[in-house]
Amino acid sequence: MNIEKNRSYYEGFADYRVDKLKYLEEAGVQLYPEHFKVSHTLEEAFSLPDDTENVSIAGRIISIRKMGKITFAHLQDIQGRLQIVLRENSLGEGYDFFHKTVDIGDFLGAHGTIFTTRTGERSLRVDEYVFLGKALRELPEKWHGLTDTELRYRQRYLDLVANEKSRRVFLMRSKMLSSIRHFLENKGFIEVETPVLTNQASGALATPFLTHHKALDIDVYLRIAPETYLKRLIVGGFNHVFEVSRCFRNEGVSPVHLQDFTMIEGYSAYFNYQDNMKLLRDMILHVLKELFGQTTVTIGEAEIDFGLDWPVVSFRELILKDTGLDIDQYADGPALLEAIKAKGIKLDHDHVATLGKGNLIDQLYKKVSRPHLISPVFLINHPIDLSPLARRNDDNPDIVDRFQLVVNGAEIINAYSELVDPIDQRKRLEEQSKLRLSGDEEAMPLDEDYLKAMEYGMPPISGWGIGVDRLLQVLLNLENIRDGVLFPLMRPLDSEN
RNA sequence: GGGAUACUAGCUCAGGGGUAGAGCACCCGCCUUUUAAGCGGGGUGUCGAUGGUUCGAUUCCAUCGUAUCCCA
Repeated sequence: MNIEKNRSYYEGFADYRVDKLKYLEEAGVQLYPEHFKVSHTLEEAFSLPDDTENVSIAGRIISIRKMGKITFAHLQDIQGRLQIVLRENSLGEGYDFFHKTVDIGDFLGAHGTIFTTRTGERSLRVDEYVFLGKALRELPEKWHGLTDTELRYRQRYLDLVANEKSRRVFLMRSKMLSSIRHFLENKGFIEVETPVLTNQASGALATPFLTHHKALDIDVYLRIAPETYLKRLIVGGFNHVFEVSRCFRNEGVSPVHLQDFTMIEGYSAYFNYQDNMKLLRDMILHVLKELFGQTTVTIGEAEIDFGLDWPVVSFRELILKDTGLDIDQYADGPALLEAIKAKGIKLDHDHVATLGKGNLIDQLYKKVSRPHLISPVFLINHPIDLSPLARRNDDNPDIVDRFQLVVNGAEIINAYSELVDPIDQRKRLEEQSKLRLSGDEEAMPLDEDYLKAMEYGMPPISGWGIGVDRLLQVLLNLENIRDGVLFPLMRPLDSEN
């Protein structure tokens, strides 16, 4: 590629950068080299003792300070940053060439010796450098960084280059996933992958995305949860199984909701939900220690110590405390709704009159109780019609053996003892089917394939799901859940069509 | 779905009915241990889009677009 002859391709880019690229080309420099041998990462090099020789590092140049015959620059990558120092008397013509060809944003490889400057910054004294790639566009400004929310989401790579906080968040996210995986593997869990494209959107109460499979000429759903597949695997002989599963729910947008999110679900044969309360508490504490080295986290204004006991409260107790209403005193939805209205409580739902008692209780809880639950609380004894896949409580047929972990008004974990009786399961799914027919898009379809698996026999099972994005948001105090998602879905811009 | 707010240089932001402003970045000069390096000099642009009002609109009005927040 001759840059001058193809100048029109370079229109719209910073002229001075194209000029420098041309200068490099004319000097016979490989503009897009295919390899550079690195001896240390930037982070590693930063910790080397002074006078360590033959150090080769590479990174993106994020600042250049020329002071006559000496120049300071910083190389950066996702994990580290190191200052390099170039001097005319050691680089000779290479010193001037650097300034004629290199811009902030370019990639550079450098070889030299580690030392500490007079002002105390660990640096690399460069005796040789290699050009590794040109930035035709200018990077965001060095001091304020990239603050425009839209640009930070659309061009996350720039956000990562410009904002230390963003680098920290996404490294934390990876570390969180890794620590969860390690924890589970140490407990004997086996990681699996189950289908994203499915015939039935099963395993949760949610509206699915619908798409079309051309070759089979059938409509398929994107999964809303991996639950029924993971339980099929228990049928197949897995005792402890988990999946890091991307799920999709075609619902509203908000600072705490994603349509495309990551959930980890795990299932254990022979466990009940109380076993999982213990397991998941241990897991959360493990993650906190790995991420922060402590169990105390700042949430909003408050310092929350997850190491303290997590209270266990039932729906009934919680709602009684917050409203004075005893949900057990009302036979059905209409009776409860009457009482809610009498209390002057307005629910955030378009069609409250159509809701059954269970959903009504859920709406009531979300309105009056959930927002006040800041430090970790195990919420138990959910109404049965909210939990079509959960095991019925042995003492009270209206509730299930289930818990949720609520932190800062967000449900972080949802878990229950699983319903393993195929006959009861069929009845409960038939109830859901009726709701679907009456227009409830979130109700679960009758999943014959799953029922068939159950009919081959299931042991006692307890399973759980944890929202990775939500957990990250809570632990890192992120205002918008998208701040923890690398490339959140955005409407396309006209220029992209 | 409704409301509020924002959209001005590559980035971060000011401004305002009469030919557009700063800092960073960029170019030139000085400077061999700087830290948002400094000092002197220099040019940044479809003011989100389209209409309307006006002698004149980037500014006022309307519609649209994108985003964020709040509400549903």
